[in-house]
Amino acid sequence: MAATKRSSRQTASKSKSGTTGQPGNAGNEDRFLELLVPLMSSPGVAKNAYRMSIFANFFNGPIYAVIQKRFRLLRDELNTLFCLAHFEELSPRDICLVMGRPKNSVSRAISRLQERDLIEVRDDPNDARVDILSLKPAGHDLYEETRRMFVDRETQMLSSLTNREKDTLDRLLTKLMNAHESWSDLY
Amino acid sequence: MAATKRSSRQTASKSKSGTTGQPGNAGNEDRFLELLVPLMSSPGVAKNAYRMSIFANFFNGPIYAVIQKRFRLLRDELNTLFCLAHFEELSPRDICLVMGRPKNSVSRAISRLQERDLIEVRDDPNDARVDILSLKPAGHDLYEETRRMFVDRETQMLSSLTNREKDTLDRLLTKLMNAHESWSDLY
DNA sequence: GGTTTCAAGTTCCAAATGGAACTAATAATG
DNA sequence: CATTATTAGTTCCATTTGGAACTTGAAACC
Repeated sequence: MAATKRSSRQTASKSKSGTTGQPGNAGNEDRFLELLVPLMSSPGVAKNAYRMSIFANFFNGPIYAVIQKRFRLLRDELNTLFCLAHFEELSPRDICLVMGRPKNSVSRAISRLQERDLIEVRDDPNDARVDILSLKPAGHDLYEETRRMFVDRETQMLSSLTNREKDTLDRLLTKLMNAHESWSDLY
Repeated sequence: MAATKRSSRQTASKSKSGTTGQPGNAGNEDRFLELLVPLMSSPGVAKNAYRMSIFANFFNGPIYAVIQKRFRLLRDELNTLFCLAHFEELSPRDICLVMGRPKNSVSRAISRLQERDLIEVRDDPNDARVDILSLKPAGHDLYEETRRMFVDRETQMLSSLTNREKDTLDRLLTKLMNAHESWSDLY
C-alpha cells in the first residue's frame, strides 16, 4: 500500500522537477487527473454529479473570491443581481427557488443590496407578505461588470469541447432542468 | 412591467390552486422553469456553467444537510472520507487539489476525522512536512453509509436522461476533466 | 554549508452561513 | 366568520468558513 502512494507521488514530482519542461504547477495538474480518474472510474460512485460539482466549484470559487474583494458582493448578492437583471420584478422567494438557496441567506443579501442602493424593494399590492424587487441602474451596471467574468470563465472551462459538443451539453442540461420536478424542492 | 410579474405569478398560483391536479408543491415547480428558462435563454449568460452549478447545488445541498444532522459530518469531512475510500493513502494537499477546496478547511476536516478515529494520520518518511492519511474501518463503514445517498440522488436527478444520454454526459464530463489544466489551479 | 525561496499544514480570527424560531399576512376549513 | 394551516420574509445565534499570517521542513542557489 505504501507502493501505491509512492509511485503516484513520484509521477507527480518527476514532472514537477522539470522532465515535461512545463512551467508553473505542472505537478499539480498531473496529480489532479491521477487522482480524479480512478475516483470517477470506481463503481458505486455518483460520477456525473460529482464531476458537475467539481466543475461548479472551480467555476464559481475563484470568481466569487475576486468579486468579493473587488466589489464587496457576496455569493447570494450576486445571485440576486443576476436574477433581477433578467426579470423586471421578482420576489425573494423566486430567487430562492431558482437558485436553490435558503431564504434567510437571500433575505440578508437583499438587505445589503438595498442598503447599497443597487435594488429597489416595494410591497406587492396584491399580497402584503410579498416583496417586489427590481434592479436600480447602479445594480445593472455592477451586474454587467461581473457578468463578463462568468462568461469568460465558462468559455475557458468549456474550451476543450467542440461547438457541437457544447450544443450537446446544452441540450442535456436543458433536459435535466426540464425534469426538475423530482429534485428542485426548496430545502 | 407590473404586467410581466402579474402574469407569471398568476400562472404559478393557478396550478397551485388545483387545476393541474398535482399534489405537493406543483406551483413551485412551474415557477422554477418559468424563471429558469428565460434566464438561460438570455444572450451573454454562462448558461452551461450556471446550470451545472444549479444542479450541483440541488444535488449536494439536501444531502449535506441530512448527513450533517445524522452523522455529524461536514462537507469537507465527507469529501475527505470519499477520497480516502478510493485510495490507500493520500496527503491533505491531494484532497485540496482534487476537490478544489482551501487547505485550511481540509486541515480542519482531517483533525475532526482523526479525533473521531475515522482516519489515521502519520508522517511521510520521505518528507516530514507531509501527512499520509488513510481510512480506518469505522471510516469505511461511515463512508459506505453515505455513499448510497449520493448514488441514489444522482440516479433520481439524472432519471430523465436515457442511458445513451447518460453516456454522452459521461463522455463530455470526461473530456472536460481531462482538459482541467486551464482551470483547476488551487485558489 | 549558509541563505533564500518555496511547499505542507496549522492557527487565528473576522466574516459568512443556515437552521430554527419568529412575525405578519393570506388561504383553507368547518 | 372564527379557527387553523400555510406562506413570505426576518431575526437570532451557534456554527462553519476561508483569507492571511505563521511554523516547520525541504529544495534551490550561490
